[in-house]
Formats: sequence, structure tokens, C-alpha cells
Amino acid sequence: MTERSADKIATELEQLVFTGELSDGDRLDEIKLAKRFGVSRTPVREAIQKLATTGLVTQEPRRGAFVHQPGPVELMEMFEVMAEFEATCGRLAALRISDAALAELDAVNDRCQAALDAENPDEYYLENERFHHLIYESSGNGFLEQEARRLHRRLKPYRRVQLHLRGRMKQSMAEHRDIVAALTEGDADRAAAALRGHVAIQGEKFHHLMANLKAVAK
Amino acid sequence: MTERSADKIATELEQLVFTGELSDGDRLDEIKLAKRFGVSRTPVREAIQKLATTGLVTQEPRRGAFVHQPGPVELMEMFEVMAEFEATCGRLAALRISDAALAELDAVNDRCQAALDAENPDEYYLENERFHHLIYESSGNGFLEQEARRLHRRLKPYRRVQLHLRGRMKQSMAEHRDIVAALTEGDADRAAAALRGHVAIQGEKFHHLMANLKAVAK
DNA sequence: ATAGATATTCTTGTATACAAGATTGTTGAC
DNA sequence: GTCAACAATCTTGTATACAAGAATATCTAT
Repeated sequence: MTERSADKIATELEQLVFTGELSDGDRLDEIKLAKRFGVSRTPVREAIQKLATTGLVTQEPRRGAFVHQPGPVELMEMFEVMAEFEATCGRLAALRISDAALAELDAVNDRCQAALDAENPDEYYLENERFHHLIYESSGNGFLEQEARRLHRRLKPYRRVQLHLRGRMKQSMAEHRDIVAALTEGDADRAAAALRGHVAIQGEKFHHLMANLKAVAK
Repeated sequence: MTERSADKIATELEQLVFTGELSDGDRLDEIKLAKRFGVSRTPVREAIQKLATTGLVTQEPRRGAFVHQPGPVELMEMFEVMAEFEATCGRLAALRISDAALAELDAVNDRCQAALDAENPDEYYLENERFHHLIYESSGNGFLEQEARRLHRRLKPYRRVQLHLRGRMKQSMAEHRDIVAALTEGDADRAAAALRGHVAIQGEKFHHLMANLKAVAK
């Protein structure tokens, strides 16, 4: 596998943002980062520009790049769009999904159930991700699949925290079963609605989480 | 306005692709392009990487960047997603749009009608673009608006050609009126369906166009 | 003459050097 | 003491230099 160091640095910078070492508004100093990663400014710049296109950082000409953590409003907007992406995938998948993919979805859900029984959120998260990617793929629209994956990835850190909310895993599991049922029946509208709700509720949960955090912080 | 030359080069490269000077599969030679634009390789590289994130070119490590013109299948996929974006904007806008925006939509449509009467596709195209951007904006979801604009822009060259098809402008006009009516009534489902159809038909028209071109070429 | 191995050239990826605008600190006037 | 103007410094943006892998041409053996 040939990888450009710029790409590696991009993912490492992502991690720094996710772990909170770099937080909202921080300036990304090319020289400091270059020293830190033991490379020159060039790949660091390329990495920063790549992150800028994903929205993780914003660039101001001649001033630099700054970490951009979405606030509550922007996050809700993103979850709203994610819900629509998934709904669309679901509607198309209901018409186009293969038996093999349906079987795979069932298998994934069984592993989700096992993770739930074992009270293992990390494992649940992993299988949950596989579940959604399978649905994107089953939409039969490669472009849609890519776009959905992109946003899914962007929302990853925000989706992850709320799996630890009491009762969320169980509820999520039930929604998964319902989604597969709709897909199996080929009911496009129901599949779309189920997926929209499944994702939208994540946005709402996150909103509550944020509100609580703020209340505590005061 | 401070603009980085890399950004200017990115848009110039886009133009080269749109005009056909650079076509599918062509390799983007950094040195040649640098000479052509009278700059060094650095800003050219940055421009190429920016285009890579939009999908206009694909990059292969250590091999270079190649122009990627979507084929018929990929184009249909993109129009399908665009249709969903617009449908979502419409559904949300039906609930959130302001009276001022509604009035503006009517005004834009009147100008569209004038362009139609004058048989001026370029003017129609301009106002049509404004029409759609107004709806994105009226969705009340800034993130959705940005994503919709992005894809809209990407599809621009393909959407433009088919306005010249006989009768398309008139049909499009009628659809516009229907969309505004649905928005005015606050009928979310109808607005969504109308917009989905309005965009999806563009994809279909384009498909026919492609098929005809191929038939002629033989 | 053709196929394979090797050498050469070319292109990308990275490091360094230079240019220009932005930020910050200092000095001086009021 | 405060504000403004200017200077020094710092950071980004661009150009150039170097390193390494890929493509191509050449040479040899059969």
C-alpha cells in the first residue's frame, strides 16, 4: 500500500480534533505541526487543505486554518441531512436490494444483538456501522453511497457518544429490525420513514446531551 | 478581495474540462500546467487536489491526476441524488419559507417567463439557477443548502445543454409554477414530489440526449 | 525478431528558500 | 494614559531544489 504522508497526516490531524487536543477555533500552525510530525510544511499544508474541504477546518486567506467544531445548530442540520440520505438509501434499497444483502443485514443485526446482550457498546458501534454501510451499498447508487459514507464519517464522533445513553442501544436494535422488515417486504416508504426516524432520533439525543452538558458547565 | 492563485487555477482547470480541452482520462501534467499558467508547480498541485475532492479528477499515488468525466450511469446516479436534495429542500421549505422568499420566487418565475417568451435560454438558465438557490436557502438548513449548491454546481454543464431541447423550457416553467404553488400552500409532500420530478426529468432528458449522441456517432 | 533485464528519463512527492501580507510590539504625540 | 503610526517579526503563499518511484528506452540473449 502506497500512501502519501500528506494523507496520513490528514487522518492524524482528524484524530487530534476528535480527541480534543485541538479544539474549536484553534489555529493550525503549519510549522509547529510539521515539526510535530517530523515532516516539512508541504505535506502538512496539503493535509490541512484536505480537511478544509470536509469542513473540519476553515481557511482564511493569508491568516491560516482554524479548527471548526460545529455548534448545536449546525450539528442538528447535519443530522437532518444524514437522516434524509439514509431515508433515500432506504427507499431505493427497498426496490433494489438483493437477497444476499438482506441475509447479511440479518446476520449483522444478530451480532448487534449479541453486543447488546454483552453490553459492549464498542462492538455494537462497529456492527451498527456495517449495518448502515450495507444499506448505502444496497441503494444501488454508487454516488449516493459515497456521499452517505462521507457524512456518516463526519458525524462519527458525535454519533458515538450517545450510544452510551441508557436504553439507546436497545431502542436502536428494535429500529434496525423494523428497517430490515420494511426492506424485506419491499416497502419503500416504510423503509425510508424508519431510517429517517432512526437517524433523526440520534440528532435529537445528541441535542439533549449537549443541553445537559451546557447546564452542567454553568 | 484576496484570492490565492491556487483557487484561481482550480476554476481555470474546471473551465478547461468543461470546454473539452481536457477530456476524460487525460493526465494533468503539473509541469505543463504550471508553465501554461505561468506559476510554479505548488499552486497547480493544490488546485488539482482541490478538484480531486470534488470528483472532477481522480488521483493515483505516484502516477498523477486524471480527468474523470462521469459516464451515463454515474450521471444518472448524480441526478438521482440531486433530485433527492431538491425534494428535501422543498419539503423543509414548505414548512419554513418566508413570505418574502415566496414573493421573490414569484418574481424570479416572472423573469423566467419573460426569458421563455424571448426565447432566451441563457437568461432562462440564470433565473432558473436563482430559483433553485432560493429554495435551497428556504430550507432553513444551511448545511443542506451548501451540499445542494455543491452538487448543483457539479451538474451545471450537463443541465445546461438540455435547456435547448424543444419544449423543455416551457415544461420547466410549468413545473416551477407548480412548485411555488405547493410551497405557498405549505404542502410539504407535494413540494417534495414536484421538485423531485422536476430534477429527475432533467436526468432522463439528459439520458436521451446521450443516447442520441451515441447513435449519431456510430 | 522478440522477450526479458537493465539503465535512463520523467514525474510525482517532499524539503527548503524566498516573497509578501498580517500580527505584534514599540515609540511618540496629544 | 491612550491612541496612532511605524517597525520588527511571524506566518502564509509561492518558487525552486532534491529524493524516490514509475514509465520508457536500450541492450542482450535466445
